[in-house]
Order: sequence, then structure tokens, then C-alpha cells
Amino acid sequence: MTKQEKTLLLVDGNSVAFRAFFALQNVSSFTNHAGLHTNAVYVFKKILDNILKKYSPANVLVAFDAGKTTFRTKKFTDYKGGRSKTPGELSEQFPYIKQLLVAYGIQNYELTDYEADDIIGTLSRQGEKAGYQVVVVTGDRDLTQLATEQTTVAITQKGFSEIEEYTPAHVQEKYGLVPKQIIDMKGLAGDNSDNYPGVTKVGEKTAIKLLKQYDSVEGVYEHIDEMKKSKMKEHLIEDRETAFLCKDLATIKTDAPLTIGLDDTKRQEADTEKLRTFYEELDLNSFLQELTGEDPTAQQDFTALDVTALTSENLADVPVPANQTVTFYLEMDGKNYHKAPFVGFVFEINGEYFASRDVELLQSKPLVEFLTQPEIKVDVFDSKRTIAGLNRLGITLTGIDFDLLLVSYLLNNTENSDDLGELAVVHGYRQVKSDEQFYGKGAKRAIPTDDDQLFAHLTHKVAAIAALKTELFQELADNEQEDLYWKMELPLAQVLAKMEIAGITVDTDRLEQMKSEFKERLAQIEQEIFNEAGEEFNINSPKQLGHILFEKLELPVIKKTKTGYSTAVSVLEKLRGMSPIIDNILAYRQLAKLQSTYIEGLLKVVFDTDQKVHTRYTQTLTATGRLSSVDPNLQNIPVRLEEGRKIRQAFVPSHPGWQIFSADYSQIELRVLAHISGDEHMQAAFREDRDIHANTAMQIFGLDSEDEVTPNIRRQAKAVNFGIVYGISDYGLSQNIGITRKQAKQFIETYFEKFPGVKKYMDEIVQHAREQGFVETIFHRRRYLPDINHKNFNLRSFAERTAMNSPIQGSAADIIKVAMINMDRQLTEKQMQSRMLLQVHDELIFEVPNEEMADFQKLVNQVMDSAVELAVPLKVECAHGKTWFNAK
DNA sequence: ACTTTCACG
DNA sequence: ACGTACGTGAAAGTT
Repeated sequence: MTKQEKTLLLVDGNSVAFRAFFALQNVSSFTNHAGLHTNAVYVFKKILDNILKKYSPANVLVAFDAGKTTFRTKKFTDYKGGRSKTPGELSEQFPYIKQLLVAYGIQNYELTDYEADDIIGTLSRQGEKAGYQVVVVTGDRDLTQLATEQTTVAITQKGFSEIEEYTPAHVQEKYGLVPKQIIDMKGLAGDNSDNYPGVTKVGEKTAIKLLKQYDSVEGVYEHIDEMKKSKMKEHLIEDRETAFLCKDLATIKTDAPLTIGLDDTKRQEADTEKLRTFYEELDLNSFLQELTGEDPTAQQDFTALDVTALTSENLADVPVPANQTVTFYLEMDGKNYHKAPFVGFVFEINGEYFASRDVELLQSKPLVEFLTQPEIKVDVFDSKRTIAGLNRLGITLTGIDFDLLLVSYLLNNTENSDDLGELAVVHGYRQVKSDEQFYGKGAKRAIPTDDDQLFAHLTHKVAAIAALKTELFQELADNEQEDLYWKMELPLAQVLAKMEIAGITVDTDRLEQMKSEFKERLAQIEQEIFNEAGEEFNINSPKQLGHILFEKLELPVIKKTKTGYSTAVSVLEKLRGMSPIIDNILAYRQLAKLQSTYIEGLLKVVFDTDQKVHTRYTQTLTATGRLSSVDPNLQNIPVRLEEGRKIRQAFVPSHPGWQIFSADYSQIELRVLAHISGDEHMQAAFREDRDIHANTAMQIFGLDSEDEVTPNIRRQAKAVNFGIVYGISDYGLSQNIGITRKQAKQFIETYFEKFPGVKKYMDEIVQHAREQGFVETIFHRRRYLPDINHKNFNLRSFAERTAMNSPIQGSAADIIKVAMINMDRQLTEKQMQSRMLLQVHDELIFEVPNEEMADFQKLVNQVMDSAVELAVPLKVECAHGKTWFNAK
């Protein structure tokens, strides 16, 4: 299409609105203050923006269906009959979608007795005659019949940013038909969604075959006598009338008696004022933000707060906190609070706000006092971040009362942003911007040089913390989560901060040594691969590698991804032996991973001040209650393969004469399952300290003694145990251990017969989730499962497995958190030098001086064993050595 | 910014 | 018939 040509955009309003509605159907938060649903409006607007941007049309029209009855229902009473009623949540949004269009300056139109399709069909032909390039946007494939050299039909896809464009060539490629034959196809095959039947037993495939031969419905019947005798022929003859009727129904009118013309579709300027009122009424804040842009005057919407700029001169003006509570916020420029530059701070005492960029003021008298005296309570946004930041100034923050981030995470970990502004909005508080809104993002991000602007933002943050305290504490109490907060998460934040600050020492020389060794080996393998491939290419590129393996070397395709051939390990393993290149690629992959992620990656994040890495544990991220570790991630350091495990040689104690000590909970998840399910057999196995996988093997294979359990049988039983913890499915298990689905199903059935308590737990927990909408750990940590009653099988099944797994994984996470808090307390009380360094889900890593080793060993066992009292004992396995590698 | 792959529990 | 194991983070390539 040449640039001079004008574009006419025709949108099927009903169809796109339907797509929009179902794209975000399960997001219950899409309602405005009056309870009106807004999901369809939201997505419709997104799609509209997308296509407007893509096609820059001079003329636009959105067509809607006029009502229930049309000329089609007169011909065929059941037309669209089987269709379930439009949900009320969607139909209430149609008037608003039209309002949106008006504000956008876009014509919308409907015509009695006709469907949106017919309006579009008619205008598209008028547009073509007037020399327009026409684009039709719809979710309905029927409209592809309109495609011509001048008209493209764009079908909206599942997500809302993608569309598939049907030109005549694309229709040909997809169906092997010309666009107008789509009508004939519908005539023969019918259309389920519009509820017209077509010819009995003829579906899309058969219809296409017939049309390739006979061109049209008419053609089929002209040649019907030539066809050899078949069931299909009988059906065709019998349903002749239906076929013609259906073709007629499927035909989109191109001559509807429109009362508007092309001139009326000219796009007008958007009315910003109208849009603003509209977004405000619907509480579509992100659009409101987009509309006002980075206009700093948007701040005017917020109630202005008086803030005193603090200097060394007026420190004495800071009052004594009357109610013994202060709200405090420390701003740093960047995520990594172990090194991010300080931006400033603000605090509120007795309703007065004080702010400054000079964080050293915090070290002076009245300020350091309220931060460090335990009887003065401090409310913050993120305890751990604040503790670690202040620690850099030599200040030990004590007396934390309310932590907005932590409480918010406990209440609902599905909407868990780590941005104060975003989180405040989740809880209905809007008088504060998100950092992205205020500072900008990417290259545009900047800290304002103007004090008033910066202090205003920080002050609004503090005000938000204070405003939400009472309400969120009340919700915590309602959920019976007070202990979880006070006895677990809040003290844990303190412990984690200490671990992060302590850091773990890295032997960079060892890493450098490995790096050059790996470099050589990689070069060697690379050369062999190039020789075997007969050319040089980027082995790290799945695309290029796929091309070499499956096109050039013509190896069989095992699996495809949505972008091309899969080259994952599971695939390569199946290709082993077919070409020597495979083994080399596997070796290359393994080494390259170690080199880039663990050797080079780790070296990049070692602090040059102390030769340590200081990871950050994300305490408010996972859906189950586990921690995660970033920058670097120390929870996925290689261990399974010997080659990778050597990376652990680089993790060493910070003092000579000390050792790395590892303590891990043995089978903690299965023990938790034995506890919460109350299953007698499983509990007995743990009480008698039996090999749990061998025990399972004996049960499901009906063996009498442990001697009969071969390694292979044990391996299968182990996979079954894992499967049970993950929320089992026959398919998943069969994939994992390479058996048929039927066999897997048999295993599971036998398992449930032998462990009826587990079966009962699985059924009950899913039922609980259906009724309550959430599941809980033994410490009342919640996980909400909005999809548990979803009509989509996959989403629902996923929610069901999650319901089974989360209480198990989450309770195990709770237990080790308790152990960490107790361990930290004991080390402090006993004034021991040993330090807790890392947590890897079911394992704690310490550094211990040799002279403390015996005492420490005793202590760690005692503390971890007694973290909680379960119906089965907890078991801890310990090891130590001169590096992490040797602690095995 | 998204996708693929792969490291861990 | 549907098409999956549960929970994470980092690197590299591609768009």
C-alpha cells in the first residue's frame, strides 16, 4: 500500500467488545467505585489504540449490532439461537464503549434489522470504490470473506496486542480458498457459534475439500450426480436446502441501506476534557495518567501537605512524638539498597512532616533517637530495605510497628507490587504516585533537583503508610494473621537484613581460574560443533541451532515452540546417537551456562570493598511464602552435576580457621504432607525413620521387604512422591518417568488406595478452595485461587494443583522461617561468633569458627528440630567443610 | 519486552 | 477433548 492512499478502518464493535471482555474476564478488580465492570472498556481501548497506531486511518467507523432480530432471524428463527446470553457484566459496558468512541472522535453506527457485519461489508465496498485502503477489525473469522486486494481483515487474537491480517493471499494459505468461498464453506459446514447447521457430518475440512473441487455450493450441487456413492453424498442431497440457506445466512451484505456515508466516518479530534471525565467516572487511572502525561501539575490533585525542609540549623524544631509513633521513609535511587545512592528521607511526627536530602542528619540527636529507641514505634514501607539502608549510616533501626509492604503481602500476595504507590492504589488510597510515575522509567528516569517536588512525593508516601495502617492491621486480625506478621515475617525481615549485610565471601581467584579453563574448553567444543555442522553459527541462538539441526542436518523434529523448533535438553537427549553434534551441543550448553551465569555473572556482583556477594532476599514476592534471592541468586548455585558443583568451591568463610556449615531439612515437604493430611501410613513411615521413597515403592508395587526395592523402582516411587506434592496428574507423571499415561494413572490410583489420608486431604483442600477462594498454610499464610471455579479446563486444573501444593510448599517455608528466627536469637543470646549466611528453601548455610563447631552442631540440630511441633518428627542433616563445596 | 533455556528447592 | 507437573532468577537472543 502506498503512503498516499487513505485508510478506512471499520471495526466490528460487538465482536471486539466480546473479545475484550473475555480477555480479562477473571480480573475482578476491574470495577469502578459504583460497581460497574470496566474490563471490556479497558481492553477495547487498548485494542483501539493499537490499531489506530498501526494503520493511522483518516476515516474510522465502529459498527454495532442493532438488536436481537435482523433479516437473518426472519429467514432462520434459530439464528444465533444456541448462543448463551451476553453476560450482564458485558452488556452494561456497551453504552460506555460508545461514550469512549464519542470522546475519541470516532463515529459509531448501528442499523435496525442488520448486523455490524453488514454495515462493515457495505462500507468496505464503498470505501474501495472511493479509493481507500480498507482495514476491517473483528474477532470473527466470517468476515474474512470481505478480503480483497484493497481490503484487509484483521482478526484480533487472544491477547490484546496481536492481530492476524487476512489478505486474499493469507486466506488462500490458511484455507486454500479465495475469500468469497468462505461463504460457501460456512454454507456447507455451518457455524456453531451462530447456530446454523450446514450439511450433516460436513465440517470445515470436508467443506474445503469439496470447494477445491467444485468451487462453490452451487458447483457442488451441479456435479452431485458425478459423485460416487457415499454417506456424504446422501447427506449433501438430503441437506441441499439447508446448505443454500446457510450460505445465504453467512453472506455479508454489501448493499445494506445505510443512512450514513463515507463522509461521516472522517475521524475527528479527540476531546480531552470528555476523555478525562470519562476515565474519572470509570476509575481508569492508568488512562487518566496517560492522558495527563508527565504533567507535574497532576500533583495538584493531591491534598498539599506542609513539609519542613530539615537542616542542621532547625533540628531542634523536631518535636517529641506524643503518641510514641513515627512514620519514616528512606529513599534510595535504585533497587539494590546495599549500594544505591541515598536520595533523601522524610518522617512524620504528630502530624508534622520533615524532609531532607541530607541523610547524615539522621545520625544526629533527635532523629537517631526515634529510630533506635525500641519504645518509639516506627511505621515504614519496607522493613528490610529500611534496616539495610540505615545500617549503611551506622543506625540500627528498632521498634518497627507497621510495615505496609509486608502486611500487604500477607493479606494478598496476588497483587503484590513492591512499589508503594501501586500498592496504595490496591488498597484504595490514591493520594500518592508510583515511583515510575514520579521519577519516570528507563532512560527518562531522574531524581528531581527541585526540593519541593521531591519532598512532596516522599511526604505523600509517608502519608500513605499512615493512612493505611489501621485498616490493614484490622484485615490482618480478621484473617487470623497477626501472629504470622508479628512472630514470623517482621522478625524475619530483621534476620534477613543481617544475613544480606553479612554477605558471603567469594574466592574470586578460584573463579578466574575456572573461567580461563572453561574458556579453552568452550573454544574446543565450539570448533568441533562447527566442523560437524559444516559452518559457523551462534550455538546460543535457538533459532540458528534449530536451523542447523532440523533443516541442514535433517534430524527429526521432536517438539516445537511457538517461535520454532525446540532445542531443549529433553529434545536433544532423544536425538543422541543420531549425530555426534548432539553430545557436543549438550556439553557446550552445560559449560556455557556455568561460564556466563555462574562464573562471569558472579564475578560481576562481588563487592570490591569486602570480596563478598550481598544477595537480596525478596520477602514479598512468591505466591507460596518462600523467599527468592536476587543479585545474585544464591538459591540456584549448581549442585546436581559434579562439574557445576565445583562453583561452590568459590564460596568460602570470611575468616581463616572457619568453616562453611550446611544444615538441611530432610524430606520437609513430605513430612508436612504427612502432618496436614493425617495419613496414618505416611506418618508411621516417618516416625520409624524409614526411607520414604522405598516405603512408597513397597506400597505401590506391593512388595514385602525393602530388599525388593531396586534402584529403578525407588526412582519411580520418588517421582510419584514428588508428583503428589505438586498436585498430581497422570500426564505429568508419565512425562517425568517415561511411562504411559495409563501406567501413571494406575500408580496414582494405587497410591491413593494405600495412602487414603492423602487422598482425603487432596479432595478436601480443593473443595475448601472452591468454597473459600483461598488455601492456607499451618501458620495461616493465604493463597487466593481466583481460577478454581473457572470454566476453562486448563486454568481450573492449574488452580486445583496449586490448591494441593501451596499449603505444603508454604508450610515448609513457614517452618524454616521460624527456625531462622530462633537460630538468630540463640546465636545472639549465646554470643556466638557463627553467622547465618544463606537460606535455600529447606537448607541453611552458616560460617562457623572451628572452636565453636561442636556447640554449634548441637545448637543447630536442636533449634531446627524443634521449630514446630508436627505429628511427625523433623529431621536435619548437617555437613561442614572449608568451602560450600566441601560441606556435603 | 518477550522467549527460550537452564540452574536450584 | 482438553494438555499440565509446584515454586523461583539470570543470561542470551530476538522483536
